[in-house]
Amino acid sequence: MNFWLMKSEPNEVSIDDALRLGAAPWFGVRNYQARNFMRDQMRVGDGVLFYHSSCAEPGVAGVAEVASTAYPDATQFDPDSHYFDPKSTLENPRWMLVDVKATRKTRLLSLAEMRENPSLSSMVVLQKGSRLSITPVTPAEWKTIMQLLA
DNA sequence: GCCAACGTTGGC
DNA sequence: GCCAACGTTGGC
Repeated sequence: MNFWLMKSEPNEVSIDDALRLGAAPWFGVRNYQARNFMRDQMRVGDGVLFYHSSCAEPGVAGVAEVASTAYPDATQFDPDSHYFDPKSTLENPRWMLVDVKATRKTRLLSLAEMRENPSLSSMVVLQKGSRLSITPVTPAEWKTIMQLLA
């Protein structure tokens, strides 16, 4: 079992939206490293920190889990979608995703609080210049965060 | 809105 | 394959 942090803009899909949706495709990832994490490393049942980004209070807002293995992101084929990719074909899709199921909303563990905690200082998402929307979380980091959110 | 940092594109 | 130019992310 692996652990992940996945960023979502709350004005697109917030933790409340995700809880209402249930298991839903994590569409719109257009970065190869993030795609590869979903395609190659995610397994059903992996733990996910649901992170709110590009908003007034960035931070972990809830907990979720990976709910499917990877399959093509339908939005890449839709000319009307913001995520349309003209270079992608049905036979050879570029972008894959997994379903993610939010399991609970937590208090907001802010980015600032995460930065203040020495035991989280090695988190990939906190590294200088890190912009990846999906990053791995170690079991120790996961445990620390679960305790902070308990 | 600013801007640092990183990723992608495309000419050569 | 190099790398300049451009685009995007995302915190502040």
